[in-house]
Amino acid sequence: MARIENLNLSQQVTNELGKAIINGHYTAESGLPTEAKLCEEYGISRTAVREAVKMLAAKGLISSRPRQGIRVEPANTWNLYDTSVLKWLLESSPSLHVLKEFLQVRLAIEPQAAALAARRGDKAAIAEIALALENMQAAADAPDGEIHEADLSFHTAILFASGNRFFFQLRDFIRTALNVSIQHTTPAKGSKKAIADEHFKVYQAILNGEPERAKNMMTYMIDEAMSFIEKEIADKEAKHIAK
Amino acid sequence: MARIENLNLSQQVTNELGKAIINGHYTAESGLPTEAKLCEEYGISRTAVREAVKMLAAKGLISSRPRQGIRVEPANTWNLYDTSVLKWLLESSPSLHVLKEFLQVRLAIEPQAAALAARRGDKAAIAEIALALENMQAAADAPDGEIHEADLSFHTAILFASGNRFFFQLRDFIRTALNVSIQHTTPAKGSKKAIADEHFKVYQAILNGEPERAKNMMTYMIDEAMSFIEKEIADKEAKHIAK
DNA sequence: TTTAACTAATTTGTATTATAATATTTTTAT
DNA sequence: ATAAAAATATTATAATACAAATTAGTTAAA
Repeated sequence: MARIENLNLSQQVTNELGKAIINGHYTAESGLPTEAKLCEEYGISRTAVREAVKMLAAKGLISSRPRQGIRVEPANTWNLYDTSVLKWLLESSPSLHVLKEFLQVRLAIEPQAAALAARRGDKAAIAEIALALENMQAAADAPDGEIHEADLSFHTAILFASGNRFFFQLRDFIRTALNVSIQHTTPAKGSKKAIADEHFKVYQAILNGEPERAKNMMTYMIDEAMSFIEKEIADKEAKHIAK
Repeated sequence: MARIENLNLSQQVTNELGKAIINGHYTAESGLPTEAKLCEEYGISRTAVREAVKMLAAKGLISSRPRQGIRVEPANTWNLYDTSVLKWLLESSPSLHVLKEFLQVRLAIEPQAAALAARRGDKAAIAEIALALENMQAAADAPDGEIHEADLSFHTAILFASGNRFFFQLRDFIRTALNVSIQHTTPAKGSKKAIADEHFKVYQAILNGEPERAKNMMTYMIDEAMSFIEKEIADKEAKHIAK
């Protein structure tokens, strides 16, 4: 079992089992081994196993009942907005298709969040956006500046500025989406400046209290990433057929 | 402790503690009592307490470390898209403001989902939408027909038809939002027909493969509910000031 | 006096064992 | 053959013990 830093036993087992469920090692048909067998398998006590089972149940992955054992719940009850579940999902499945789903969600959430931020006009929150933007611009100007972290902060700051808890809650989701995005887009050297400029336009619209404009600019930005990914998917399929 | 049907001990305790955390009985400053005290308080074994703690930790509400005890995590790490957490949140806080946040999320998600459903054009999934719509229309025609359940099914079917797992995952969220909505909108007798008609237009757009139109119609529908709620909030505040 | 090392106390983490509750399977009786 | 009863397997709950980690306090050394 991969020993992860600072995780106690039950958390480690939760990780292992979570991954195994999501990558299909355990299915709704097969179910999980009994607690007793899991104890043997991992060489740990029943206490630890049970706590792991409870955590996975809390995330919607499994349920357990006396005499029936531990069953895997159908995938559509898994809590995909749970950070761990999302991580396991990305580790196990080819990420290009998942990434497209991510972008669809971002395309729904982020433009609305930007519009709300513009309409709300919370000074402090907007200042946070400005701060992230400055870091982006600094990274764009520097020859080997790293724009990635600032980019993440920018998007997170907008979710926060929307004043809607449910939007802000998606920050990890969007952070993950952006991270996966990066892996598929190795941008040209010069493009950093262009990215920062686009982000600036979103910021400007929010600062000026122009909801529609903020929304449209954000939509444009994410849609660019989307068309990039769709092209990549098309390429891959073409290659696959060619084989 | 309120005895709920079919919930085992640790699940019941999870419920009690979850509510107590979200309604502010336990705060980030105060933290939770020690495991030992919780055992006493509820008159149960440490096993049950620990399993409850693990479940709450899995939902992002708490964390526990040796010697430090059980601490309440800041509210912005709570997994609001977890059905239980959402339920506790609604039970504890005045729902009008939360409802507005719900509608903002719906306004983000559902129009996009409708557009995707129209673009995707999955026959079987669209048939499900049609089925829900028929039930709505039947309820609208009957003098005391109950349109509520069919309404829920309609929206859920569209999320499913989007083909995006992350949208479909929000079905419980949207179901909850609609339920709260209903409590605040006691619609006139005649309006059932109007509601069914509006839903029909969304369906038609999806069936005809018109993403933009589906999106706009869905936006219109939710926006109506939003303006209703905003008016209600304004009324309430006016009354509050008048006092 | 200050600082370092050690000691003690508290609380969660893990293990073990035992019994209860629940649901399935097998056996038995009619 | 069917219904009832018993045996069985598995999770649910409980109780106890010790380990590990962290904090606070205390002592010893510089």
